Amino acid sequence: MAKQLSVVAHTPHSNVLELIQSQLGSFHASETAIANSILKDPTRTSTMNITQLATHSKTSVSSVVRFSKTLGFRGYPEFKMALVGDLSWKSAKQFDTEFLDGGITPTDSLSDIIEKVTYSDARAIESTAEKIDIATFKKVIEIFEKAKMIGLFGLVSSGFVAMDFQSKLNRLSKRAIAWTDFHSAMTSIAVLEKGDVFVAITHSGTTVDTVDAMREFKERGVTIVLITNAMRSPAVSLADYVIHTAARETTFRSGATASRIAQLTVVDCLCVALAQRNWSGTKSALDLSRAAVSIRSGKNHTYRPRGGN
Amino acid sequence: MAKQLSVVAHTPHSNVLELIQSQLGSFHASETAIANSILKDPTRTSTMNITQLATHSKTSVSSVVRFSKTLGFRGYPEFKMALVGDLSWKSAKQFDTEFLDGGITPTDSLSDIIEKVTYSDARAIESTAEKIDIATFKKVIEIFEKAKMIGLFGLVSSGFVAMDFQSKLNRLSKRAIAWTDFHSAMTSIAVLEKGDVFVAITHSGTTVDTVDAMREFKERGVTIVLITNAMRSPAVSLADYVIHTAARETTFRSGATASRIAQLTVVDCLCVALAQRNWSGTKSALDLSRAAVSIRSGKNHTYRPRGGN
DNA sequence: CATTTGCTGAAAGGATTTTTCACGGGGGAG
DNA sequence: CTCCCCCGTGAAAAATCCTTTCAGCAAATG
Repeated sequence: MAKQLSVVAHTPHSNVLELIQSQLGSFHASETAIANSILKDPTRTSTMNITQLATHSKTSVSSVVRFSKTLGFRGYPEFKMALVGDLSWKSAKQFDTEFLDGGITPTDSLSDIIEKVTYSDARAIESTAEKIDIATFKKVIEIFEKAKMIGLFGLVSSGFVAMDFQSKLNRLSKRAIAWTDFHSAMTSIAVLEKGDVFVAITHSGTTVDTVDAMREFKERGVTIVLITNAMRSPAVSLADYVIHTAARETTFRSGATASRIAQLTVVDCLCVALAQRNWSGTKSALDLSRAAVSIRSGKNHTYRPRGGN
Repeated sequence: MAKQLSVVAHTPHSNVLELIQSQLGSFHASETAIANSILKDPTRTSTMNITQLATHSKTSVSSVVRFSKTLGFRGYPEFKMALVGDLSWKSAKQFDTEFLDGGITPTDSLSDIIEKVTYSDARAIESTAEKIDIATFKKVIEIFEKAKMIGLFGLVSSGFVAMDFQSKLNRLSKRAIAWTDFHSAMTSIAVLEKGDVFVAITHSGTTVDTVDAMREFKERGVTIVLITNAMRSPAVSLADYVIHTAARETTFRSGATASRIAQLTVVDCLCVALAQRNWSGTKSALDLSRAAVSIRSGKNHTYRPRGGN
């Protein structure tokens, strides 16, 4: 059979359902029955095999084959493919925002929860990306490059972000230190001097310890960069440069979940941008740190998968 | 097999190509061959039957079946349907894969970088969500509920995730402890006993210390839950329950950035699901911990924004 | 070097789809 | 009014396609 290219390939979204609708008048009895079965629940149909569809429409297998051919497909599988493609195309267009914006309720199923949480996480990332001011971002990169040392500060959730930030900066062979409480920051306040950077990370921008730390470093002439969600806050007034995140926390998410993910995204962007700045230097630094990890991994870093499930 | 509706029904546009990409590292020889065949010309693949694909990739029919199953589908037809749906969805969205899949280049502008990084982060989240097996997820929740104590383990990046996880679980008044190196875990190995849970977090699933820790706790009769990106790895073989993430690391992202975000998403989902389980109890626990934070915040937790930039 | 482990593809086995064919109802010609 | 032809229909056979099993073999392990 030399004639390979299927209808699917020719017409990516041929809107099968509409095609069926338009042909409804010219169908025979059994064809109409099949058509109705499909139109009634297209999604369900797309998961049925030919026998099931025949039974469901109270017709026969052969009729389904004929039906598929009548519509211009080479057979049932091809029709089904077209239907699947069609449906997924449609579902991509109409996103069910209402459902997802409502927050978690006691009756939500596990898949509802997963869908809602991930949607809001993904959303936080995208909104943050849109919100980043390129000019500020660029300035921050430049300041980072010039700084001999970078201090990072955050509490709890934001503290993990700070630590993550530190490990990434170190990987780029950039000197950085993360503090996750006020007193340790004060203890080593002397590591930052004029020309260095202090990065404060806080969702609300009102956390007392963070604001206090910012003030202390500012007095020493250290440049203050802030990663925060609030447009206005004590922290914002103190900072020299502010990068805003855009995360909305809902009922069950007061653990600053989405905000933390948005913060991490900012960190990612900053690090990648920094890395790009001195491409060649970075490459080798990355290789170095990766090599170090390999050595430590020792015995079986040459592992190759061998099956099982 | 009473096992519910197919993958296709659950996830209308499960980015199959992305999924394959993310697993490229953990594939066997024949699987890699098949993957390359598909990635090289997905559209063409979507019109092939299993025999053609086997021939085209110079492997065997059985390998293609295994490949499909490895990706989480019930068989080849299901994989093909997912692929078809995926492709038509992409063409509908005018997908610019080349731009985004190419990794960061020295000539990318800052906005390019931001777009690429956030795209891949957001994508990691979405792919992970689509990949989570509800049955396993549910089982894990139940085990968490029953456990008197939960141990969390991860190194570096994954360690931050473990710590974050701990703080969230504690917030839900669930006893949990995070370890970020092998020796501290061994020192307090006795805190977990039969009926408790040990959660290992590792992107590759091959990190020696993590695998060793899993083994030690497993010997004590502790239930092992694993959060990882690889479908197969020493860690996977050891674990009782595996929750897969779906993150692809590109050139400048070897700091396990996207994977860490995917892991955090899983953590979010688990915590929210746990919280929902005992709604009323959680509410008060959350209120409690929030109140505690407020008290500590002390002096100006009543601050109201007043302007500034 | 023996042993285990587990990937691989050929072939058997099972499922699904397509084709063939006989049945039977409806309409037109004799 | 009856016979015959046409054609829609579904059961069953045939073909195709997919899945499972099994033996061989290569790599890793002790």
